[in-house]
Amino acid sequence: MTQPKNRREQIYEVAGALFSERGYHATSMRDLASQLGMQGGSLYAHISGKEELLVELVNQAAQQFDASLLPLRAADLTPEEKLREAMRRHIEVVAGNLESATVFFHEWKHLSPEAYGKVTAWRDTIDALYRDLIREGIDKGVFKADLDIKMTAYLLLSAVNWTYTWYRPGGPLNAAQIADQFAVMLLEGLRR
Amino acid sequence: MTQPKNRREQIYEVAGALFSERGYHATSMRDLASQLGMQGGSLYAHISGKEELLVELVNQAAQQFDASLLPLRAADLTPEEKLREAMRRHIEVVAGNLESATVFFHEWKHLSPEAYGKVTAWRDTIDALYRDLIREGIDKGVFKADLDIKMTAYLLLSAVNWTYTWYRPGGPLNAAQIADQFAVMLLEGLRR
DNA sequence: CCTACCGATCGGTAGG
DNA sequence: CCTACCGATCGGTAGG
Repeated sequence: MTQPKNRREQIYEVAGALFSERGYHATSMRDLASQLGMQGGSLYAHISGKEELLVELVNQAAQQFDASLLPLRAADLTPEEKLREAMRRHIEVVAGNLESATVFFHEWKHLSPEAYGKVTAWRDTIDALYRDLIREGIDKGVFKADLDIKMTAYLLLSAVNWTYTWYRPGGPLNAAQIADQFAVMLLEGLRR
Repeated sequence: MTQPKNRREQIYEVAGALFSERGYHATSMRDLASQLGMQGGSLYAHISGKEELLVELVNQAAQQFDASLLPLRAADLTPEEKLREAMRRHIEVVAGNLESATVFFHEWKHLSPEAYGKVTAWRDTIDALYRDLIREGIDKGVFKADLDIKMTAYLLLSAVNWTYTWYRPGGPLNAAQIADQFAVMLLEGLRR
């Protein structure tokens, strides 16, 4: 027995699959409709337009990231634990929402100016979270004092964001295990 | 005096700018033509079609990566030097070909099956290069023996590939400096 | 949710 | 390289 799900959510779901696989502009409303077993024009009984789908998918992903990552600011953890936990949650959001996360990272440039601005603001917030986390570690004497905070944040964000390009469910490691491995390598280094 | 450049190269150049900024499907042949001061149909006196532009840009980028990275296999360097050198060259290709590199990473899924296959083969080659480099470092006792080679390669590739999303010319660090910082952090770790 | 349709725009071609 | 055009397809709407 599948959960009763309204048509609107089904549309978002299929849109996520198609946008993430083919891209926003390469997916037509008729492609979308046919996968839902309806005619192109019928979609507009449920949604206002194509852009709404993109906005919704991007917002979905952004909210997942926010809900998972932002509470970390107040968490009572050592800098190392906090770094590992941020990477865990970050990769878990990507892995658990692979389609909307892919749309988020890949298609956000096609948003209208308003929604586009919200995404850049989101990115700044997450950047700041990672930078603060690094700064805190330096201040507490746990991380190296000579780290370039901006570059260190880019390095961490590279690792967690890039996962959307290669992570696939069913692989040997789950999201938390991937994050833990990355965190160990980043904290301890590759050198023997 | 600008270099005499044939029209074909000019078209590729403008296509790189537009495809990297707006995306392949969101760029029309008329957009492209108007930026070159010509009519849409006139493009076809120089090129065979839109797909040719994408293929050419992607191949351009792939060849730059190959020419720069593949010779490293035979280089007589310590594992640490080789890792740093690979990251340097990798990021230098991205930074020095930002538009075609962006098209390469972002639009390759829209290639026809044949060109698509070549890109996945390329990716496997570069994956193998990084994995061999890591394996060599482990075998020589320079890198930690318990590294997960696949995950380590993903981590390195994340760092160098993700640069296309944030690197912009004129920033405080050039490509080699970015690579050096990344290499130091990755080799030594963030921990004090 | 369907049928039937709208104007706009797409990639590409013919003929010059 | 232009003018003029092709068929196809696009996102979206009207009326039921």
